[in-house]
Amino acid sequence: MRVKQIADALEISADSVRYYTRIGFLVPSKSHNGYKYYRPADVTRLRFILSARSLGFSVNDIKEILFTSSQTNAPCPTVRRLIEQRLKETEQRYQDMHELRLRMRKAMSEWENTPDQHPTADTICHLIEGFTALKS
Amino acid sequence: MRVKQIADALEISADSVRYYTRIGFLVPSKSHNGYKYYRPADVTRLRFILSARSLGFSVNDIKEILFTSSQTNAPCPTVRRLIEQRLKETEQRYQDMHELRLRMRKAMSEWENTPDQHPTADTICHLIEGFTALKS
DNA sequence: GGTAAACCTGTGTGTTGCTCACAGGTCAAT
DNA sequence: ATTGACCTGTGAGCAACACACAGGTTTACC
Repeated sequence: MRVKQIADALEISADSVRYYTRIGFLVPSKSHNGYKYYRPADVTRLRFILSARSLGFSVNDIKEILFTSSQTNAPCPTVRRLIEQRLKETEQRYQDMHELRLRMRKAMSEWENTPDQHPTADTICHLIEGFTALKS
Repeated sequence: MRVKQIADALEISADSVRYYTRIGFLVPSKSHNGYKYYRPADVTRLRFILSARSLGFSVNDIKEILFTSSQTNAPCPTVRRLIEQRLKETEQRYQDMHELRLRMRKAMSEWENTPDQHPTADTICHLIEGFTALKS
């Protein structure tokens, strides 16, 4: 299969396939014209990569997992350790997003009926400057 | 003020100040030794930038706002338009994070008492491959 | 005055996970 | 042979900083 075919089969962009190839996750064979040809094993591997990504593993995580599994070791202990870390980070970012969302909503509703003003020497936009989120 | 002083005053890293300077948000004067010196107006400006960032505006948004305000126009209409867009995106990313978080938790609890296995020809890590998130 | 350590500086590069631009190659139909 | 549609690989670009590094500056002490 060529790059577009494998990309279409797994419903990702050809550029993504090229990216995973570039960083060594996929190792296609090269034909006479320089085109890269992917084999069924590459499809399996790519499917694994996408599953891992959708579970929140980073590309570096996957690199570690692939390396571990290539060493005749079961990568599962690695996977367990990594997902614990990633989950913690995700919880934190989720919380941060939650707070950002609240701040944005609050600002919008506060600005709803506030008139606009021209900037002065000390103020650029009173809507932003008047919002006290930073101080709290 | 030199870079570290202004950074400490606003509780950000000196590298961030350098970054904002590099992209033209701050325009310090240069002394004989090549050091950059910031004036009170820069503090005001930087404080504005940080407020905007904390409200979810991107650096590009801020660029647009600063440009608008430099044109004797009130940037507030721009600000209103931008925050509406950013809020929409934030809601979407919040939702995405929510779902990722659920998938991760589900995977963790499913894997809780699952034994590890050595990888075979068709499987790299059964924990990830067995997780059906992609199909749903 | 000298000097050594601590601190600070600007510039260049790295980061994540792709996406885009581009010049050119390939293939089917004419 | 040639047009046109489609495909290819490589290199660069993105956000928003953080980090590495070689060197300049200031301070403490003699």
